[in-house]
Amino acid sequence: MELKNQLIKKSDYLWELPPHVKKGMKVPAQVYASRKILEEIGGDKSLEQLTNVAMLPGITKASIVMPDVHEGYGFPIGGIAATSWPNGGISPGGIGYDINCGVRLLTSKLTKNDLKGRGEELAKALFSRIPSGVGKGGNIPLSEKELDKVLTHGVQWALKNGYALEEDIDKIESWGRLDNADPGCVSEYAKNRGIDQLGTIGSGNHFVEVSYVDKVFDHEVARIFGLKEGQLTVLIHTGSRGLGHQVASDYMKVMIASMGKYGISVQDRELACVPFNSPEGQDYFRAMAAAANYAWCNRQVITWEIRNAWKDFFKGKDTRLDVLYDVAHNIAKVEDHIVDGKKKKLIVHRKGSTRSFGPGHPEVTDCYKDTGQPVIIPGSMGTASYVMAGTEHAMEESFGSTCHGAGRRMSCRAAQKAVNIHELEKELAERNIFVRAGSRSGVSEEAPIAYKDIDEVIEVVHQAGIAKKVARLRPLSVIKG
DNA sequence: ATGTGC
Repeated sequence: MELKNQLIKKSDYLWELPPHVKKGMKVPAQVYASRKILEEIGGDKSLEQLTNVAMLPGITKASIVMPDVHEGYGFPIGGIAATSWPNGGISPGGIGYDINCGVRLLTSKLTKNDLKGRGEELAKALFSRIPSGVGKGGNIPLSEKELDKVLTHGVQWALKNGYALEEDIDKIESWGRLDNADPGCVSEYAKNRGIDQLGTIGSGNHFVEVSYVDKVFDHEVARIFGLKEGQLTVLIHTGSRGLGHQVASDYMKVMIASMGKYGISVQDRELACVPFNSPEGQDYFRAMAAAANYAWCNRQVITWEIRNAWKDFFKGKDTRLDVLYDVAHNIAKVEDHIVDGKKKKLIVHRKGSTRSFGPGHPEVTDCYKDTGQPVIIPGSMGTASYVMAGTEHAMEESFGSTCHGAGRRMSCRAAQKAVNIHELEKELAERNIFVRAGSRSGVSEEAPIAYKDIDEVIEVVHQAGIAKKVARLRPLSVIKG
């Protein structure tokens, strides 16, 4: 029987495959979805991948996917796998190729009216300042020694070198720095790919988008987040570029070659893992942390580029841009969670899943201690994005995690075939959305029809209580690779 | 995602 037909309803928004549906599953496989979202799930390998993850060494409580789930390398994208510390598995496939891919939202002092009729001009101005595209280098020349400092110190490096404001640091997940990072675990090849890419967007679904607050759902939380209807905001979506990609590739090979000696066999080579506390596991974790630090620095340098462009573009106005928050959605972290009533240290893999820590959590910065952390969910190109807040319920149910975006429903190839680029551009322009991109084929791959309905995805996680809606953003000017 | 893969 097809896996999808064996899903058991736990609630209106949570479904489960019990461990007996497939030999080798150690824990249940859970899917956060509405009936509508469920209709679009399972046309790819994502459910099979979800059950494979439930077989991982040390997997705890459940293998979980969010409503934005789709097929990925080994592990589904939109998933969480928590393994027991210190000897549960760590797997590069559970984090993904783009280590610390994530989003940052900047809030402005300006409104939609300040931009009136100049959306296209702003897209051009930002496009000329922020390098984008596959393999594209940037404007920040680094020596090998400086790159090692970026990898070790993360956003602290940016602060020291004039790319960050002191107050930015507090508004970044993990304060923009994982302290177990070790550049010595990152290959020379990976460093070469990253040495000239700091401050660049890349391609694929990465973008910089000027948007405005279209609707506030929770006025009290929005006030603390500094969000008001009509306000202009800037959303940055990018990761660790070629450097993180190479770290992932390097260690996937290491894991495949060495898992046998730890007696680990997996359903699919793409799930290759080793014990977290093995030498290979520790080397990967240190290299992953270094790549994560690079990604936070990358979003920080892009913030600096945007602040400069903003000052020039809106001359004579209040051009201040504050960081609301910066979240990682492809990362593994060692965290404490309550499992079966007991506190447990876990290795939490989030692959296309956003941390959603609730009020009062020690890892949430003081200014958000009453609201829970800001959770920023980008929609597909031309559709809404959401600001949400983390919840206590997420801590209890989903290892403090929620969704990360709309989630693909069409492959890039299928989207290329289905989308007429001229019509798409016309449609967006009619809605006053201006896209400036280096590659037209890249734009068709990111067309809204290639993605699920973001409003439905958000409704699922809101109703399930693993993040709550604060505000909705609508795009105006989009910069892509 | 990616100095893209069919």
